[in-house]
Amino acid sequence: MSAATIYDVARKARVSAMTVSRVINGGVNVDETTRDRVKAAIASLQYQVNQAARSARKGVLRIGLLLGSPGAAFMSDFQLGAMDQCGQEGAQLIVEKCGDLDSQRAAAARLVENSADCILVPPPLCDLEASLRQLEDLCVPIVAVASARPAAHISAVRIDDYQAAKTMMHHLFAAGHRDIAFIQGEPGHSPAQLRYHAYCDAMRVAGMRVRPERVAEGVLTYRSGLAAAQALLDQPDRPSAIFACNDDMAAAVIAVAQGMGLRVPQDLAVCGFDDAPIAASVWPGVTTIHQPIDEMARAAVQLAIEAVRERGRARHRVLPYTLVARESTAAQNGNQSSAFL
Amino acid sequence: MSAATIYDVARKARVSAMTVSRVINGGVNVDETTRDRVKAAIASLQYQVNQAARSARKGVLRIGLLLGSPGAAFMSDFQLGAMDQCGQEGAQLIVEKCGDLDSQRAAAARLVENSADCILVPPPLCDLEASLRQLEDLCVPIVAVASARPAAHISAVRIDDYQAAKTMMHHLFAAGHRDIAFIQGEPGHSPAQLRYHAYCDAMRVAGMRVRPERVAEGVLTYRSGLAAAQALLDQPDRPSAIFACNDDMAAAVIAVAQGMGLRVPQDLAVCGFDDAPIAASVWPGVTTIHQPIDEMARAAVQLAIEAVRERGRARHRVLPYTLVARESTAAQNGNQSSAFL
DNA sequence: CTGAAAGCGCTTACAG
DNA sequence: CTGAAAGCGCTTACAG
Repeated sequence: MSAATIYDVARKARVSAMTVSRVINGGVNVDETTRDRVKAAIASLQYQVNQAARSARKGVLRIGLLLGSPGAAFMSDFQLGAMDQCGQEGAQLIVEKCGDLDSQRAAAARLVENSADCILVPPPLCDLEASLRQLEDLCVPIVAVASARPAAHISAVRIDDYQAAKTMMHHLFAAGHRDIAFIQGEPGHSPAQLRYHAYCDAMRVAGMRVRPERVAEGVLTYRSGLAAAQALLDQPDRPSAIFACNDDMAAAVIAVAQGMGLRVPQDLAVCGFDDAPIAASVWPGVTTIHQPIDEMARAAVQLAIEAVRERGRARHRVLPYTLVARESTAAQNGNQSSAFL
Repeated sequence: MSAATIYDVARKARVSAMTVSRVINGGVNVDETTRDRVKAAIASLQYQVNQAARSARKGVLRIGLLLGSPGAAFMSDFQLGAMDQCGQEGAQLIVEKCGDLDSQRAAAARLVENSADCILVPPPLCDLEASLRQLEDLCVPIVAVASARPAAHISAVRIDDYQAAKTMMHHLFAAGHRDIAFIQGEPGHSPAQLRYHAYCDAMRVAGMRVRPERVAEGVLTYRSGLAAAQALLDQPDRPSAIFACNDDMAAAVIAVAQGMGLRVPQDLAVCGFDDAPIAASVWPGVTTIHQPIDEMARAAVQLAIEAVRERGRARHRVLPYTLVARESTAAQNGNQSSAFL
């Protein structure tokens, strides 16, 4: 038994295929009674539009994805979500990888040559002034992904990094920590900056001073996390918790701490950000902030489609994050979570 | 300027659209001269088939993907490659996740209900007798992915785990190691078994005995790697190298070694298998065997399409692996690689 | 070996 | 508000 077509629905609802098509595509200019009849027919026949046929007629919308740092798990998941959403919307995702600004210019040009109607720009590119300016010259709408402070005239999807970092601080406070150190992310990385500000503000609001020796530099890599952890833990009085700007660095902190004979979380609590694969692989698992990458990807595709339809009208979407509590910050007394109930 | 169609090519080559279509689809029953003319026209016009139009006429082949352990990086990459290949072949990938045997039965049923014409079965499912038997009852062809010993009547794509593990052993030998320990993978995992056999065989061929206390158990998780490393390194005479059955466990070995004050690779060389993200994140980076996941995914899709066309004719593909040498096994004297030249 | 005709399932003008 | 006709770009029979 093959799938129902628009004609099957039309017959059942006693209308023309045209009317069914109208209902499917927003249902404007259709009598309410008629629309209901059509909807009922669609439901009873389990009708689903044949995207291939639709695309054959309408042509496909092509959405470009400019990948600045391929290989990262973030990007795999993002691509996956974007592809799937494109499939559902009858759009096509075309992906180009690139490195420096020159290769980026070339990649973006290839995207436009391949008739991309819009370009998705994830980090780190969407945080680089020069990259963005270059892309704007292309005259296709762009959607910035996970940039903490997107320009108003560019569509963007992100989480609230500031609030998320505050949530993490409250999690640490609730577990009894007061002396909390912080490992910074890359200087140009806007979400990392916001996370740092949230750390500072949370400390102050809680009545504590941000001691300079409690803030270490890092560049989001495991290796830089190793160095930062060493600097932080070599001091005679150690912090009771370390908040690293991402999970790679948090994992490094755990390794260093264990190397020094410290137990995590009993002697030192550790937390990260992003919910990268390494956070779940390592033992103890890293408490972190989960970015809803799949949904961010889907939202980005939707914003892209809107941007094309509405000729570049920019829109911003802020998606909810979640705190994932793992073993690296488990409360010593086992009732930490009650603080949130 | 919109894209060239089959008619543009036909006009340029002075043939009918039908003939162009024949050339595109394999070119059988076409005069050689004619074919060349068509091919030239295709090239000069940069013609590419419009998959949407093609699918509208032919209908889409639907390939199911049964995900037994979602979240793993292996699976993201696999899915990505499979999706992309499906896009190129005008097929559609439908993904279902599942856990135990019951939920797997339900997921597979959903796949068939959604008219999957074939099902891709990655690990761990393709290593489970019960899972496979259940899937065979569905009467759709299946393709096993990364199973080390696939049944002859099932299509399969994999690497040669045995040879790959031997290559790793030769790498360690070349770096001067003789006392090499091994951390096993999950008992039911066929690739892990083969890796272990390769380890044993390589040791014997090199004239060494496999000492039982040099073989530790593990279940492919970081945590089990921690325990195995402890068991291996707590002995009075330590091995000079540890070969872990996968990268998660190798990363754990490094953490334990560093915690004991051992330098990697100077005091202890470590290697893993799979080239998982953690292998590149951690410091020192883990020397490992890279599985060509992207190509395995594409090959699996192609095998699936063949299986559907040829009514279940099974075919096996073995893809090449590569050894990725990172810091965790760097030779002390710096000229280890010369052994391979 | 080659082509004219019809059709895949949908949407785009164009009427009414 | 609704529909008849034509067409998206390709492929499937059917002829020759």
